[in-house]
Amino acid sequence: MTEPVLVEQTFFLRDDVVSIALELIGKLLIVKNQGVVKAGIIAETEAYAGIGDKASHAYGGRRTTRTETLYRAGGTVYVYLCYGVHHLFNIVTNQENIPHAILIRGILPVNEEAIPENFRDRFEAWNGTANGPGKLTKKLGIHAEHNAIMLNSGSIWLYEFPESHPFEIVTTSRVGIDYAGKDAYLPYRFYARHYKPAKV
DNA sequence: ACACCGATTATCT
DNA sequence: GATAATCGGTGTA
Repeated sequence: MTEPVLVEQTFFLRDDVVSIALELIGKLLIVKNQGVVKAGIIAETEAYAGIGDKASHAYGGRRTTRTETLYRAGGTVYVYLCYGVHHLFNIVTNQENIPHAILIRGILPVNEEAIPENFRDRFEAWNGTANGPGKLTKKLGIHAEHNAIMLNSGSIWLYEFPESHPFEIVTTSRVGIDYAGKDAYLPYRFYARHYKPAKV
């Protein structure tokens, strides 16, 4: 296993949110809370394609206190409370004022040897599964205060494994967005074939 | 295996 | 006042 390298902001400034969502599968997410480090491999994602996407919070160019984060530059973290119960973690993509984002829906456990050396000291492994957007934020300790922070700036990092060979990917429509009309059928959801999502 | 349901609250109308 | 990018539990099969 080679040492993971940081994913640069330029990756998130690209305008193709759907392919970025696919490319996020297999990348390494690291969260540090009060010195404690938790991590996971991204295994399931969904793209939300901005003002033209009925499933997006920014559909129609809606700008509110909550959606303001979506209009930030690619690489910004968007966390919001869903059903009054779960915090959901997204990564904003594209240039400032273009509210694209990717919902991270599932992660796989990762062992200490796979994460960068400087995080191993206070690494805490977790077990079980985190196949659901609300479950993974709980596992990693992602919360409302992470909203609007920048990736790789001291709390949440994204790494990739340069020499890893890509996971086999399954593409489906998105989950839980029946209100989005025909956009509910768009093939904007991706997951690793060897990962078992809560919903197929 | 699948259907239904209650929890719980910030956000939006 | 209604809604929501979910989850875990309960019930039926």
